[in-house]
Amino acid sequence: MGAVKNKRMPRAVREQQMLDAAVHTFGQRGYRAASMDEIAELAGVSKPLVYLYLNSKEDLFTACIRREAKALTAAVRAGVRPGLPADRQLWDGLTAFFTHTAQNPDAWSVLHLQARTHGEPFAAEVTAMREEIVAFVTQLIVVAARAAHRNPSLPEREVAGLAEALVGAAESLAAWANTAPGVSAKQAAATLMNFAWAGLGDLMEGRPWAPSA
Amino acid sequence: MGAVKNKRMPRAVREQQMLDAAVHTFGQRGYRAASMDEIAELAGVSKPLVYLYLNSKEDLFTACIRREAKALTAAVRAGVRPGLPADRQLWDGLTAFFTHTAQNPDAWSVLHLQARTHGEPFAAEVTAMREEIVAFVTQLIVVAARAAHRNPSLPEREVAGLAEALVGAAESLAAWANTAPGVSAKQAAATLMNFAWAGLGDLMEGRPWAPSA
Amino acid sequence: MGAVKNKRMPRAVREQQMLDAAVHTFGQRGYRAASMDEIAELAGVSKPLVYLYLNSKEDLFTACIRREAKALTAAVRAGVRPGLPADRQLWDGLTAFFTHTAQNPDAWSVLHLQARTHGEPFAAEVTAMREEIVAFVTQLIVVAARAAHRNPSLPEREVAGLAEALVGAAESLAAWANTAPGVSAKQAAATLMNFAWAGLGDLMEGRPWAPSA
Amino acid sequence: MGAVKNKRMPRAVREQQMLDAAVHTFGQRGYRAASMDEIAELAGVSKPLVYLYLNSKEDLFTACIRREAKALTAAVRAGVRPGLPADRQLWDGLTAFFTHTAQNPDAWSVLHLQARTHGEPFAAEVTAMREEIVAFVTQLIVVAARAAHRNPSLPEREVAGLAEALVGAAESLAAWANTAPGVSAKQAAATLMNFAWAGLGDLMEGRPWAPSA
DNA sequence: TATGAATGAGTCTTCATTCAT
DNA sequence: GATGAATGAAGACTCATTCAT
Repeated sequence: MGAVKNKRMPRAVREQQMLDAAVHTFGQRGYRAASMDEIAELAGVSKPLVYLYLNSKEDLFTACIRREAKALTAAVRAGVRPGLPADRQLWDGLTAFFTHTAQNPDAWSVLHLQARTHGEPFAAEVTAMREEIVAFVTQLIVVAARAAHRNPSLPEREVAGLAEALVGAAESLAAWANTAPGVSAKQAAATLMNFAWAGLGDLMEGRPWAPSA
Repeated sequence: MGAVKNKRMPRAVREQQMLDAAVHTFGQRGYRAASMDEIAELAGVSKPLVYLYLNSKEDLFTACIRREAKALTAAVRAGVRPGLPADRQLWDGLTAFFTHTAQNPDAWSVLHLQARTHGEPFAAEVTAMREEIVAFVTQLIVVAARAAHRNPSLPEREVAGLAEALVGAAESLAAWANTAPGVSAKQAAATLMNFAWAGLGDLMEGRPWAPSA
Repeated sequence: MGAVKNKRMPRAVREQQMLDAAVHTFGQRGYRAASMDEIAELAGVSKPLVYLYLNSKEDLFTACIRREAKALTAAVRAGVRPGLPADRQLWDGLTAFFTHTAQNPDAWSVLHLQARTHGEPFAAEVTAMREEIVAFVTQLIVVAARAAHRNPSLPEREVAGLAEALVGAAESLAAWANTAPGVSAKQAAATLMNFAWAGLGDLMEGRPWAPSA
Repeated sequence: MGAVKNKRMPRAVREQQMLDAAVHTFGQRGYRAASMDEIAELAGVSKPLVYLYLNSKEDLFTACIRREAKALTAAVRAGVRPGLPADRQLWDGLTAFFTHTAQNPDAWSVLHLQARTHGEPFAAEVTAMREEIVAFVTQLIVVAARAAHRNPSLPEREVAGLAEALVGAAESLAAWANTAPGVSAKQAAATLMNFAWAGLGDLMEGRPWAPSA
């Protein structure tokens, strides 16, 4: 933070500095409470330069959301090996997800809280990202269901709901893992896999889910 | 909206009108973006009266959160019969929860989104309510686990994580049920019970959870 | 203060309670910063009653000034015996003045500070009172000068200036006596008589003024 | 007034223009009654600029007090030659004082009336300045008393009271000199020297004080 | 005699945004 | 590539004052 005032840097670099500052400020204060003054100062530049590069507060916020949404989905994708069994893919994806959100709390605040709190230009950006993830999870469930042979046709809406629930639980656990002291990404992922894959019923019968590899 | 200007009402009534207007406006716009002018107009009173009765924007927001938190927990409590088996209690509670949030979308927005987005006076109010709910769910899980005999000692942190995941999934599904057209409270509750109680693994084996009564 | 809410009192009494509260509030806060709300509450009545009896904030303030000006001049007049020598009259007047201001600090604040700080309806009220006092002192000086024979004709403007200086010094010492701990009215009066009657020159020669009786 | 709108001036210059406008407005209306709008307009700038440079109404008022206190003490100091006899120093100081206050009536109103009328951030500023002046006068009296040999030990509190009375008389005469038509600074100073140094007693005996050079 | 209910108008303050260099 | 100077517009909050009872 408080970046040293390096004069005359190439535009691309300056822009990233500004986005860093903006993500931090938006994440901490929220969209409305964050002031362009504060962002400019944190980025170590003058306000007119922020406007020259990023155009407006709205555009700046949108740019933050896009960059961080891309970063998050990239992190999750990078954690998953497509060939492996569905539950393993899910486990890997969740681990990557919890790791990334723990390491980028401001970014996660922007995506999960701030962007959804303010009307339409922004919510849509996040919705797009979320849909991508839900689609990924949905497909995992479908594949797994087919592999299990027995119940080939979980109705589509049902699957959509399940994926939604799983993602929602993950989002919620991200906040929990960041707050409760000493909860690691792996622990959060394990908790969720137990919950989602085995189900409370199985758990209580003494049949938890366990990573296959 | 634009309530008819009934002059000279007793204070208690006016206050509820103001809270109605405030919940609506905060729910739609967010805390910062909502203006006291707008709230006063929607309530059909002048701004000074809002300040006279509710003191400040912060206090007004807090009053909204408190009222709606109380209403939500009351609705859930009213839906649950303590004597019944744990899964039935959970099902009833979820149904009440999805019904209430669907009928009070602005209130739910205030509690779930707006209050958490802004710093400490507010977040704490919601956290209190949420902890009450998580405690309720936690205890249901513990009771159910004991009843199942087989796994008498799910570790405490594990249970906490599971309850957290369940509540998080419910919160997330509330938004989904309100957005996706034609998803009823019962459907949302059923989806979640399947997910949480049976688990994806069982579901795919063709063993869904079903309400016991 | 915090007067017990005695309902249904005769108008004259209520008015005095209101003026008491107003003098206190105006004296502490100043004209603009004092609010009618605070005054009404301190007086133990509702605001409309204050307006019914005293009309407006301006009128209320004016009424305060008038009452307290009258009280102060009355106190000074009551302290002076017309037959006595001029310096004795002055000494008695000053003692009465310092005593009264010490016992009514809010009233003195209203007269000396608050009333003069705000434009014309008010300043004039105080000016009138002040002129009365200055005239009294002027006449004392003229009488004393005549009695001394030697300098029968102090020019008129000179005398006006001297009276002005004496009164100004007294006003200033009133604040000092109220602030500096343990300075009594008599001490303040003695200091001023020395200063004014004997003069620094005489004092330094070892010739202080002393009360003649 | 209504300064020509010179756009784009360096900050230091603009700040002085703002302080000029503020001293005028505060001096005329008082702290509370002066509006930032009026000050900004008189300064020929927009309100946000005033806030950008001077921070808040409180800070602006404090800045006025400080600037004018400094200017007044500087003017008095500049009028006095340390080597000369005490009465001559006093005479020179008073002349400088009356001259300065006559030429800067708004500044004098701010220092003498407005600042003292409003609570603690402000009164302290003036008190500091006043104490400096009282200390200067006190020391003059002490020096003169020593030089006169005869009464080497005027008690300390006595001297403090005398200095207080002298300064109070001067402050009071400043208003008188500004109000009564045709009273010059020299005349005011002469009146006060007669009053203070010779004393009414001597005056009436035909022994006025006269400047020694 | 006395008040609970209500408001028009104004004040301080902040913020996103631009111009001129 | 970069900034010091400047503002229109809006928002939270307060206050003197009145109406209906």
